[in-house]
Amino acid sequence: MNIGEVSRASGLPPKTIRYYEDIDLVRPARGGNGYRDFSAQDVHKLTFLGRSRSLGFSIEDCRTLLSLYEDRNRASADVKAVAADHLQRIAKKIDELEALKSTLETLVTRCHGDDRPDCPILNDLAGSNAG
Amino acid sequence: MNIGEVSRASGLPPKTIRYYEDIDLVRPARGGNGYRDFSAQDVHKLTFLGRSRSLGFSIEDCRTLLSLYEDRNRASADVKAVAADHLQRIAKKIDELEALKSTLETLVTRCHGDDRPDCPILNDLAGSNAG
DNA sequence: CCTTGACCTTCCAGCGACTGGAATCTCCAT
DNA sequence: ATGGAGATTCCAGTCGCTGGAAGGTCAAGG
Repeated sequence: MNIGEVSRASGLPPKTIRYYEDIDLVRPARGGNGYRDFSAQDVHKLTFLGRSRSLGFSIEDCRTLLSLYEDRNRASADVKAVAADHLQRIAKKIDELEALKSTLETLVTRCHGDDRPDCPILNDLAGSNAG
Repeated sequence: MNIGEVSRASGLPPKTIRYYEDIDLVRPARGGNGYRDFSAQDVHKLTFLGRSRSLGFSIEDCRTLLSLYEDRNRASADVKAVAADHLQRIAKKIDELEALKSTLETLVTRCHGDDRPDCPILNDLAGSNAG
């Protein structure tokens, strides 16, 4: 199976697939013409990676998850640990973004948004505490 | 004023300050010894940049905000537009992360997290739609 | 047989916003 | 003179791709 076909099957761009080979996430065979020759299992792995990435897991997390996936003696606790960690990081990120959002909302609301120069947003950025 | 002092005054690492000079956000003078010699205004700019970055504005946004800040004929509407745009992007990001979070929460909750291999998280990643 | 065009290959560079490290220079106090 | 702090420059790396150049391969049509 050529890379284009695999791309359509997995939803990943060819460039990404080559990159994944580069960093040893997949190891497709090679045909006599030098073309990559993907097995059904390779495609399955790539689909797994695509789904993992779409859930925001880092490449290193994906590597771990993939090796757990392929390990028939894995403990589900190990998988859960990776996912729970990731979840916690996401939750933290959300909190940070909510804080930003709230600050920005206040500033945007306070700004007249007209043709005059006076602006509470700039005042805040400039460190003026008058607000 | 040397870079170390400016760093302490602005809260930005020296490396970051040099980087900001590199991309023309600040243009400190130079002393006879080749050292950067920051004016009070430079420090003020850097503090402005630090605050802007801490609110999540991109460097290009910061560049725009800084030039608006320095433009006495600015329209506050222009500032507001930049901030509102940024706010919208943050809100969108939060939505995306909330979606991830919710999916991950479901998966993590469903996983036993014991020493057995059976794992709903891996099942999901592998594309199995079975529960 | 030749051409066209789609597809494949490799390699190098760039994104954003720094950050680390090496090699070197300057300043100040002892 | 020496030591140490702090300054300089430049290069490389982070993360996960993505774009582009230069070239090889394959199948179809004239």
